Amino acid sequence: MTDSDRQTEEKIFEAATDVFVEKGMDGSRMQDIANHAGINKSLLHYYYRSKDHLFNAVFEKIADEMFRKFAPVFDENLSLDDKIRFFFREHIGFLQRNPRLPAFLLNEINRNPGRVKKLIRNVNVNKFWMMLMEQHPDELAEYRITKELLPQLMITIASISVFPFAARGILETLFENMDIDFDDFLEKRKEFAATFVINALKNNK
Amino acid sequence: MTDSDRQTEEKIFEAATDVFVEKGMDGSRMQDIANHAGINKSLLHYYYRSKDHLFNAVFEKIADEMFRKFAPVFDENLSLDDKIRFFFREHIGFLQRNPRLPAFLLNEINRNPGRVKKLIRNVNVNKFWMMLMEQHPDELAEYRITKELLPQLMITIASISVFPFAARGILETLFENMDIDFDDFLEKRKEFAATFVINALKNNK
DNA sequence: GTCTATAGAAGGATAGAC
DNA sequence: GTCTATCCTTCTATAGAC
Repeated sequence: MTDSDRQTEEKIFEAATDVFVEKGMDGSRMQDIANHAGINKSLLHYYYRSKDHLFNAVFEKIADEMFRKFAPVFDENLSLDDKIRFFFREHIGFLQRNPRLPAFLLNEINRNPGRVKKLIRNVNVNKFWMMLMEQHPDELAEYRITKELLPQLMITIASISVFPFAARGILETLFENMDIDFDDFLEKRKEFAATFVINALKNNK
Repeated sequence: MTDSDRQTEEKIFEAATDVFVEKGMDGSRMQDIANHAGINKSLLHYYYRSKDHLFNAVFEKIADEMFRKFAPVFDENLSLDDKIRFFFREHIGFLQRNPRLPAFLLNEINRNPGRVKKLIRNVNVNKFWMMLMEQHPDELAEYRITKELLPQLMITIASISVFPFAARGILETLFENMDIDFDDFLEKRKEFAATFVINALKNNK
């Protein structure tokens, strides 16, 4: 593969990412992607056979990137409270830098759930539970976190972090009426969310 | 307007609702809507000039329905804790009966935020804050809920309720791997969410 | 590998008969 | 008010020259 191959292929991939994330699979046009990449429309098909192939390449890259972001929490050597603080800081921070990813992913997955099947085959509560039990046995007992409660808790944490981005369109519009700055809201949310969750757990003693 | 007019117009509207909610504006086809309604494609244009007009009619009806669901909390004569319990029970219940609405609305609003501008012109934190101050002055003080914190709190509550539906595609797929039933998860979430939020507030004293 | 030109299909919209 | 037929545009995809 020559240098110019790579360059063109990458330009296409980046342009496709921009357009697909912005307009979704159905709303995107191959011509629009070609224009963004500054190349001829035929080249899209030369490098990526069809619109479907191109979309799948983009989707899988983004989905993989997104799901990885949930992992590092389990690698850090921190107390459970600090892990919660760490998660919200890192995760909301990541989404601030990529604010359109949640809406894109959630929507495309709802449209076609089969897409994620292979990507999340190895995600399992049991695994999470065992890692947590190993790392934080005392805190789990203190907070009365059971294996049955874990999905509710984890999805609640994800909700608090991800939802403002999934609902960005409404929230930004709402905030306009109210003298609230969306970025400021997000910045403050890192601390608010962590405190909120930790308080909820502490009171569960 | 004759009886048959109303019937046809309604059949079109209902078919359009089904198709648009399922596939989104960009993914929907007029032919598909006509088939669902069991009528000729031309009739769509006869009753609703264009695809855009038809979509807007559907969108506004649904958005209005959805936003109204947040209101009755303020009408009930309950303690703040009971209002929180009431909200999650009613709201998650409503979404269980209309599980596709959140994803549809969030996506279409992100795609075109202008759509909601007129619908939420009268939504305002000040109004919420004043209603709450009137109804629950003691509890607000006890839980240290300030006017600045209110948006964070309200959006957190909305997140916990709405996000599982917005992320239905992923969650249902995830749950398949784990012997968790989505409906069962939702049923339990009503109580979990209320307790979680109330605990978080109680510990904020 | 990159371009021009165009095929071929699909979709939104309208004209006109009944 | 409802249907058939068709226009016109747009979009994906490919053929073929360079």
